[in-house]
Amino acid sequence: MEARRDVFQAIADPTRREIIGMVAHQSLNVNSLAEKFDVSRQAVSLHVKILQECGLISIRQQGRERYCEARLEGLAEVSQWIEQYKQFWMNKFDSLDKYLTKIQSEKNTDK
Amino acid sequence: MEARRDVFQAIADPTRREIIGMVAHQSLNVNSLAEKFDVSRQAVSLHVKILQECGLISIRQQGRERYCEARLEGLAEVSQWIEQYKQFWMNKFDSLDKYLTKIQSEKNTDK
DNA sequence: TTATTGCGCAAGTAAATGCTTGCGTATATA
DNA sequence: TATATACGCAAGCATTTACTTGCGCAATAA
Repeated sequence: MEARRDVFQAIADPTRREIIGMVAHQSLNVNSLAEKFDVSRQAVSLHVKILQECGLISIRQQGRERYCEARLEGLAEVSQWIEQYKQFWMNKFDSLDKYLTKIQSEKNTDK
Repeated sequence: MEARRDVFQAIADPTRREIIGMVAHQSLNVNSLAEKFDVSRQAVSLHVKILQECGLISIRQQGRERYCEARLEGLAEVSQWIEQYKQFWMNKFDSLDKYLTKIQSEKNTDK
């Protein structure tokens, strides 16, 4: 777990995506973050470290607590990569909206 | 290499992102795809399989050849996920364009 | 001052990843 | 028909990943 870490790698893990989602709304310290998951505090702590290392969150130390703040600009690289292809499928097939609506409704059905 | 495979996972690997990029422009069979990489044909073949399994490319069998065609709509899920946060950082900090330009120029400098 | 709480640092483990080599099998070509 | 080509399957292997448990330490609360 020590190699080169990029943003794509970081968001590949569902737990980390969840962490991003939670922190995007409000800063949270590691422990309260960990409470929301089934895994150990250590596991979450490690995810936080990874997210921090690739610039998706930053840590604000406050006393003995460490607050995680979202650094969503870090997603720009992914956004950019997707964007170049978005043009493609938006032209080729109908509108993006239609697609999003479609996969959204599919998600709802199998839940 | 057998577990649940999602799109986020699929695009986490740089080789697979490259494959997507190549196939986006024109359909290619597995071997000509493999020639462009340093790894073995088998390795590429496996990447292709993974991409196919998560719907990012489709295979058109033509005789003994298998042509890979991009299915970029498969990226919609990622696009959607990014999109929700894009609003955030576009409001918080300046424009997205600025950011993209910035990371672009940074990329160019260290090349 | 003494608990208690928040959290990082290992060390250890099972599973997943990425890749390779060897082999088998259709589909073309000589 | 014999041979070459395009590929998939499967086994084996080194890393990486995601976690866990145990320990230690600094900041806060009793």
